[in-house]
Parts: sequence; structure tokens; C-alpha cells
Amino acid sequence: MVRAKVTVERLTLAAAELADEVGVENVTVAALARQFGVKDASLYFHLKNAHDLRVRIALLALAELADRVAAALAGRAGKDALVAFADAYRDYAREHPGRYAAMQIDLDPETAAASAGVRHAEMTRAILRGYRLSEPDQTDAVRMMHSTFHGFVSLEKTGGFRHTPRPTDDSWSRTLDALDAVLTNWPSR
Amino acid sequence: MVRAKVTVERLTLAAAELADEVGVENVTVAALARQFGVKDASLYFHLKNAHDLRVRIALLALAELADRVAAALAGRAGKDALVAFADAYRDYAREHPGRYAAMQIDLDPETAAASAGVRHAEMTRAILRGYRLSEPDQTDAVRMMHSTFHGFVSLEKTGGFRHTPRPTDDSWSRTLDALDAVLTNWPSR
DNA sequence: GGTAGTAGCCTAGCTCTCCTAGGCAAACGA
DNA sequence: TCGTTTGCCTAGGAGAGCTAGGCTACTACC
Repeated sequence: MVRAKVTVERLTLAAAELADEVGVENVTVAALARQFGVKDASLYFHLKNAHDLRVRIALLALAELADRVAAALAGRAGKDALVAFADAYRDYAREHPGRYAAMQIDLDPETAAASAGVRHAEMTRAILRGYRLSEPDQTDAVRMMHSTFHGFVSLEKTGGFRHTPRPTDDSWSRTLDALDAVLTNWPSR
Repeated sequence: MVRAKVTVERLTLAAAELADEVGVENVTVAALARQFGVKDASLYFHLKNAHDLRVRIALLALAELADRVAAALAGRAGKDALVAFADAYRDYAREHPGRYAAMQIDLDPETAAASAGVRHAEMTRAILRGYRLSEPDQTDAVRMMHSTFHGFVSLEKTGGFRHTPRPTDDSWSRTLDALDAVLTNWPSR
């Protein structure tokens, strides 16, 4: 009998794929065990508990997304960089709805600090270098950017835009135009 | 023996309060039954299933929020109206985190169309009358506004802003300033 | 005011998930 | 070769979701 070579990494990856297919809330230890041809109890050798599994999906997703954004950002500046960041973010969320949803569970502070989430913050700030904003405007702008991206993607997914026929792609690019405009001309107090 | 007078309305309200205390994901038919001093199986006379319960919480929340926003909007226009809307939205989300989370579950199209969600859309459009935007800019602006509000509130709740010391209240009001600025001067193609 | 119907609860019982405890066997290092 | 560790197993309990079917109390109607 050949051992199945179950590792935390393989479990996490399989769980992430499962999440994209059936949603994070349906990612269950039992289902994962079935996929690996193993009893559910056996997985508790690798995982602390079910919540631990979801956290691992979240961390995987944060790292993957950070990689994508970094790649998209390479060699760009100003509005180019803004759009590249935004598109990479939205594309990832649409390709991996389960992973994206997992990213929204709140991590405890230490875990969050050690996650790839900090890379996002750094990269967002990097974009703003093209817009010459100083603190605390920069922090406010980062928060607004992130809010806009996350809010749009989130509402698009849950169908919040369905009642109007206009293609969401169009609204998305116009929203980015608006964001670029307001960053270029950030209102002073 | 006095009958407990369990009705769908009372169940939904109790469930909503439970959601605010322990989170929607922990709102269980069994827990609700315990609160009413009744066996869990009995509640299936009033509810279709557990998902039905959560949907009812969502619809309640949408209606409550629409009422609040409507009240906040009365007699205001322009930026005043924008800020009043936004604050009402954010305050509701912070006072009722469970209800707010329930609002994010995706309703099937018919349910959504019959919900108070449409009132939100109408009121958002009403705000934009102060900014003189014509279609399709208006739709794009509505979507951007909603995205910003939802994104900010959502990230604030899950701790997405925790890594920077700046008070979120300040970022919030500056974000609204920025939103007002970009609505006033919506970039033309 | 008796009686039929229905509303509203019950018990019993199934399935599924999460998780713990304790056991056994394969792989590996000394 | 012989422990030791690693990685799976079985057994089993708690709690959630849900169905089927039964009992009781209130309601309405003749």
C-alpha cells in the first residue's frame, strides 16, 4: 500500500481549489479527506481544526494575489500602474472566488502581520508615488483605493450590480478613471 | 400551558440579534429554538430551512438600512446628502455587524428584486441629482459610490486598516471629500 | 355547544460534520 | 537490526440540519 503523501501544502491547495468550486463555507475537512482517499480524522494530524484550514486558504490566496499584483506592476507607473493593480486584483477575484472569499475572514493580528497582506499595502503605497501625496493623505488614499477595489469586486460577485443592464466592465474602467482623477487632484482641506 | 407565540417575524428578529452577537455563520436553527424554549424541529414549521433563516435576516437588514438612509437623507442635497447617506450606511454596519454580514449573501434575482435593495439604488440615484450626471455616467458613479462605502466598511470590520495607526474616522471623512470632488468633476472620456 | 379542521408543538431518528483518544504499521535513522 | 517517529486507522461522542409522523389545543362552523 502506497502512502498518499498528504502534506499541509497539498491539503491547502486542494482546499483552495475546492473553495473555488463550491465556496469556502462548503470546504469541509470530511470532503477534503474523501478527495485524498483518507479518513477525516487522519487530517487532524496535519491540521489544527477546520478554521485552521480556512486560514491557510486565506494565506495562500493573499500570497498568490500579491505575486500577481507584483508581476502586473513591474515597469509601470502612474495611471498605468493603478489600472494594472486594479485589473490584477479583480481578475484574481473572479478566477478564484472561493480563495477571494477566504481572504475576507479576519486573521488574528500576528497572522495578518506575517501574511502577504503587508505586501499589498506596500505595493499600494508604491503606486501612490506617482501621485505625489504626503501623509496623512497617502494613507487615506490607500484606504480609499483598497475600498473601491474590494467593494466593486465584492458587489459584482454577489450580484449587487445586476439590476442595471450596463456592463460592469465599463463601470469598472470608468471607476478607475475617476479614481485616477481624484488621486491626481486630491482635495485639500 | 401558554403557547410561546412563535412567528416568522419574531424568529427573524431574534435571529438578527443573535447574528449581531455571535455572527451570521453561528446563527443556527437549534440555538434559535433554545432561545424560544422550543425544540429545533418545531421551527421547521415556520422556516423552510437554515438558509431561509439567513435570507430573512438579510431582507430585514436591507429594509432597516433603507429606512435609516431615507431618514438621514430627508431635506438634504449635494454633499450634505452624500455624507448623510454614507454615515447612515457605516453606522448601521457597525451597530449591526451580523445583520450587515447577512446582507452580503447573494439572494436569488427575484428575491433581490422584491427586497429593499432597490430602494437603496433609488436613493443613491437621488443623491446624484445634485451632481448633474447623465447616463451612463450616473450608473458608473452609483456603482463607484456603493463600492467605496461597502469596501470601506467591510475592510474596516475585518481589520484591513489595522496596520496603519491613522484613525479610520479621519480616512472616512477624507474619502467622502474625495468622492464628492470626483462626483462634482466627473472625468469625461 | 359539540365537532371537525388546522395550527403548533412534540418525539424519534437519520445523516453529516467536527474533533478526541488510542492503536497499529510503515518508513527511517542510528 | 531495532527503536522511534510518522501517518494513517477505528471507535465514538457532540451538535447541527432535516424528515416523518403523532398529539394537543385553539378556531370556526353548523
